[in-house]
Amino acid sequence: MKITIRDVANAANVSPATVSRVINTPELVGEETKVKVQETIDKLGFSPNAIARGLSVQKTNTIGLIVPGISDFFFNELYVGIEEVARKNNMKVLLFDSQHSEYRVQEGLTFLKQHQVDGIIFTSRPITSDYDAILSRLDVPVVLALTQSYGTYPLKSFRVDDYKAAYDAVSYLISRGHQRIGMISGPTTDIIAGKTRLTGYKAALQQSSIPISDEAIEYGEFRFEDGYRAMARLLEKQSTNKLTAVFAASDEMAIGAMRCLHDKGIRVPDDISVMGFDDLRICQMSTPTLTTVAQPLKQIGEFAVSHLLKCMEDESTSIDNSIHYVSHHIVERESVRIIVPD
Amino acid sequence: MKITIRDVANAANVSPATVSRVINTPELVGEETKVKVQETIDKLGFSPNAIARGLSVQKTNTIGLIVPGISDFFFNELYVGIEEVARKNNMKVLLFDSQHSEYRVQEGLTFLKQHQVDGIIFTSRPITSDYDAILSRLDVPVVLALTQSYGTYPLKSFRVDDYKAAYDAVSYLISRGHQRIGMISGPTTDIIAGKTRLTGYKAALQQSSIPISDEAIEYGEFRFEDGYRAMARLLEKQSTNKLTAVFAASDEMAIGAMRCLHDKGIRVPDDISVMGFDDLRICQMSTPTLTTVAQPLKQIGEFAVSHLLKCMEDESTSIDNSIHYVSHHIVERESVRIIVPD
DNA sequence: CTGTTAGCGCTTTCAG
DNA sequence: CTGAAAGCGCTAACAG
Repeated sequence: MKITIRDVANAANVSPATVSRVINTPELVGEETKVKVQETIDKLGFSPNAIARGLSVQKTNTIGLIVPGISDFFFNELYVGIEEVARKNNMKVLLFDSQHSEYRVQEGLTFLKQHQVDGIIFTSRPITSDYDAILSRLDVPVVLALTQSYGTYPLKSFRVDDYKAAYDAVSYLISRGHQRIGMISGPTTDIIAGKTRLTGYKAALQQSSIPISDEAIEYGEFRFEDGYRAMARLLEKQSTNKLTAVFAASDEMAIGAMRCLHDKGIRVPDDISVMGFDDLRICQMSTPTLTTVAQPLKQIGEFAVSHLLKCMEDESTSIDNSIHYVSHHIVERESVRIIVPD
Repeated sequence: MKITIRDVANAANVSPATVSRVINTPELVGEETKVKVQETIDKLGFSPNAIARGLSVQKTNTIGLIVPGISDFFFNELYVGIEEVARKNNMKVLLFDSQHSEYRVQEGLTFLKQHQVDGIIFTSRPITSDYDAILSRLDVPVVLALTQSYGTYPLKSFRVDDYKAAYDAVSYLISRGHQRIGMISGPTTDIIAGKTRLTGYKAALQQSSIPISDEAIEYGEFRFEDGYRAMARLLEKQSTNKLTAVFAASDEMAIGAMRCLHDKGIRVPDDISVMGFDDLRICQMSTPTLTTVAQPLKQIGEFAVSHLLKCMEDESTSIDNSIHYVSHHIVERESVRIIVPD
C-alpha cells in the first residue's frame, strides 16, 4: 500500500535519483522524462516521505515552538504570526506546551532536539544560566519571544519593552487625572511580565510624585480569576483611601477585576477606571471594553521567525543577545474615564 | 558536534545495537553494560534522533491534527484534551491550520501523510465524498471531532448532538417563559454548527407550537463581530413584535449580540435574554455572564485521541462510521431571565 | 546477553 | 541529462 520513490522509478523506467530530481530540482531533468515521471507520480498517488528526506538532507524544515501554555489567550495571536511566515518559507512548526513548568521546558528542549528541528522559538519564560549547558548542546539557533535571556548564553529576543509599556500605561492614567492608581501585578518571580511591569508602574507614579503604597498593589497569575480575587483584596485594603484606577498586568486580570467591581456594584469607569495589558481580542468583548496597552503579538511572532530563518541561513547572525523591542501603544476604549480635578 | 548512537557505541566499546537496546528495551541488557552505556550517553550528551528512529520503525508516534483556525477560541480547549492524552501515550501532535479553506484541508492531509503521522484527528469541517480518494490513500486511521462524515468513507466521529443541544437550549428558553425567541445562526452551508443547530432551534419552537419566522433569524460566521451585526439586523426587523430572547450558535456571537444590545441601551437579561453555544472560558468574562449550552471540548479531544490510539493498535477497530455523541448540558449564568406570564 | 547485517526512503556525489 | 552507489541514524532479525 505504501508507495515509495522506488516504485515510481520502476513504473516510469527511470532511476530513483531521477524521480527525486523531478521533485526537487526539475530544472535538471529533460522535458520528456519529467513529464513521464510526473505522470506516474500522479497515477500512483506518490507522496514523498518527509521523514526519510529529513534524514537524508539533515534538515527537517521545522521550527520548534515552546509556549508556556496553549490555553493562555495570547498564544493564539502569537501563533498566527509565527505560522504565517513559517509557512511562507516552507517551514512547519512543532509545538510544545511547557505547561508553566520549568521541568517541562527542559523536556521540550530535548524533545525538539530529538526531532531535529532547524531552529527554536522560545516564549515567555526568562532564560537563566541553568539553560547554558542544554542550549549549547542544542546546536540550532534559538530566538526568544516575549522574554529575554538572563543567562550567559547569548540569545536574541523580540518583545515589547515591558517596563516602558507599563510606565506608559500608568502615565496615561495619570494624564487622565488619576492619582490613586492601584496595580494588579503578576508574580514578581516572573521577571518580565511580573516584576518589570510592576517596576514600570512604580516609576510612573514616582515621576509624578505620587506616593507608592503597598496597599495599592496586589498579585495574581495573569488569569481572569486571579484578577477577580486580586481586585477583591485591593478593595478590602482600600476602605479609607479609595483608588480611582487600577492597572492590571494582563487583559484577563483586568477583565476579572472589572467583573469583581461589577459584582460589588462599583461601576467602571464611572467609579473606578481599569486598564489592561496585551490587547487581546477579548478586550472588545468585555463591557465596558477594555483600555489597554497593546503588544503586537502577531508581529512579534513574525519577527521571531524571520530572524530565526536568517540565523539558519547564515551561521554568523545568531551570536548576539540583543533585544529587539517592538513598539507598544495604548489602545483607548471605554474602561478609563477622565477625572476632572475639583 | 552532532553525536550519534555510533559515537556512543564506540566510546562505550559496545555495538550500536546495544546502545539502542539500553534506550528502548533496557530489560534486555546486562546490568553492567547498561550502566556503562548509560554513563557514556550522559557524558556525551547523546540524544537519539527521532527522525532516524521514525524511518527505521516506520512509526513516528505522531498524530496529526487539522483544525479550521487556531484563532478560534474553541481550539485551545480542544487541544488541551488532545495533547494531554497524546502525551500520556508518548505521542506528539502535529498541528495543521486549514484556515477555513477547503483547499488548505487537502494540503493538510497531504502534509500529514508526508510526515508519516500515525493517525489523524480532523475537526470541524464536514467530510464529503470529495475526500474519499485522498482518505483511502492515506493509510492511517482518521477520526473526526466536532464534525462527521457525509461521504462514503467510514469515519468515526466524536461530537455533541448539535441538533439536540440547540433543541435543548431553546427548550430551556421556552421553559423560562420565552415565546418570541430569535436565533443568530451560523451559515447554513456549515452543515454541523450552522444548519443542524438552526434545525434544532426550529424544532424546539415547533414542539411548543411557537410559529417560526424568518424575521427572527439572522446569520453570522461565529465571530464576535458577526454576532454584533446579526443582532443589529435582528433589531431592525423586529420593530413591531419584539423578541424576548436570542439564541446564538456560538458563545462569541452571543457575546457580540450582548454588546450590540448594550450599545443600543437594551439591557440583558432584563429586556432581552441571550444564550450561547460552546461554554468557552469567555462566557464567564462577559457581563452579564453568558448562559449557554456546553460542549465538553476537552473531553471530545480526549475521546478522539483515545479512539485513534485504539485504531492504531488494532486495525479492525477503525472501520465503522458511527457517531459518538458526547453529552452536552445547559450552563446557567446571568444572561437569561425568567419571564412571568401576565 | 551482545554483535553483525541489512534496510527504512530519500538524496547526492560521481561517472558516464 | 541520467544512473549507480553510498549513506543519513537508527532498529530488527538472526546468529552466536
